[in-house]
Amino acid sequence: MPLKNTGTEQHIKDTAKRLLFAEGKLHATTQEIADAAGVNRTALHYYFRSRDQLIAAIFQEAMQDLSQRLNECMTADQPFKAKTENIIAVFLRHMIAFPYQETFLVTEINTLGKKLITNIQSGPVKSYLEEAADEMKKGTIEKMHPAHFLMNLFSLLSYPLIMAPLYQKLFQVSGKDFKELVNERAKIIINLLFKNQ
Amino acid sequence: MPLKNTGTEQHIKDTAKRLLFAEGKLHATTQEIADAAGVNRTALHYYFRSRDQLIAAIFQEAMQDLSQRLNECMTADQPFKAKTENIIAVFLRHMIAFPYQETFLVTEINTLGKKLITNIQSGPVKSYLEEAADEMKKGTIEKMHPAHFLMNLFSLLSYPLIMAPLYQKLFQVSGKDFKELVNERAKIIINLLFKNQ
DNA sequence: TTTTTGTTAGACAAAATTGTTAAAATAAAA
DNA sequence: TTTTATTTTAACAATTTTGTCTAACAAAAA
Repeated sequence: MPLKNTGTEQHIKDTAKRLLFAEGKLHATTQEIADAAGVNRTALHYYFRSRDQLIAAIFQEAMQDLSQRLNECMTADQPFKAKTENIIAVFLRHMIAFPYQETFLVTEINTLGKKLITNIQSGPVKSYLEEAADEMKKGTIEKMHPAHFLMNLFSLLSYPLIMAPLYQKLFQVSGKDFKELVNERAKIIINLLFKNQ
Repeated sequence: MPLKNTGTEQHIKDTAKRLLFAEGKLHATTQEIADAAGVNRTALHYYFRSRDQLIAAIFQEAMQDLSQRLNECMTADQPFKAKTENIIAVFLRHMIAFPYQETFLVTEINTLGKKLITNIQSGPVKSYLEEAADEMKKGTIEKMHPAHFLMNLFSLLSYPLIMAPLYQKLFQVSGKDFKELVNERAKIIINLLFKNQ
């Protein structure tokens, strides 16, 4: 029973991730995914049995990746501000590569989502929130419910990238100029969240 | 040629809006919409000819509504901070009622979106951005590219509501508690965006 | 009342999409 | 080289969803 493992299975998953999470084709059909991967549509069923299971597989994989990296950041042995800068860098990089992943999560939350959300670890988040509360006492960040601090952070990180096409129109800037704006975000966000002493 | 106008057409549109933009059933079928509206599916085709045209109609109507209200806020004869507080109030109210509308825009941007985005008025936004630039000179808000200011504003407003189901899980709070958090947002956002002198 | 116009309903057709089956191709192991 | 298990393909079937057609129904106008 030697599995040949030609890499087709992973290739299909990677292609599906690109289509769905990077290019935003959230309703891509099995045919479209197969075509993009350069395989016969039946291969999708051979490896994943059904479209739903393929989707579930790539989503789980992507969430695993992301939440693991974030958890590493959050539990790292670092001062709070440096830690936050690191989270920003990691998350921004992810959002630039896969801007539609969160949107997918939200739109599919009623079907796939509910199950997958349940196994999100809230431990690392909790300890990060406690550190934030400490900082508020120290006065390095504004006093508020720690949940607000985290919502602010993720909002400022995610939303501009989710809405990129809209904002490019609204601000009448080119894709290149918008990229520059995005590159400035890390600094802007830190300045906004932390009191400059 | 007296149109009976039993209100069915608007009723179908309102139901579709509720399903898609409020409840987040972004792939609702014509059958589901018809059922929810309590009409025969044929009525949808009678009034709108096709599913696509129904969707286009409700989306255009919703965007018109929102952008008109925002434009009114942005061009109102008010000091900048009061104006911004007003934008926050209007936009928050809208996001609470129709949290999925923006998500829909993003996911459908490749099909319907592109056409509809083109007729977004950038005039009022431009003048609001100029006012923001003035405030930066005055020093009431942090100096940055004005686009960042607007992105910050909309990010802080929209994202927590888009991600509501996720955050409730992450913070382990009840729906009621989360509502309270949302009610605090307006104040939090103003505090974050404006330097407290 | 009859006619006209507008609205609703049921049955049917077409299209798009997913899923299944069986056979051919491929590559490693015996 | 033959065997064996795995991978890929083509043809077909089932399902879901959308769209059309025709007839029934309701209400205002002639």
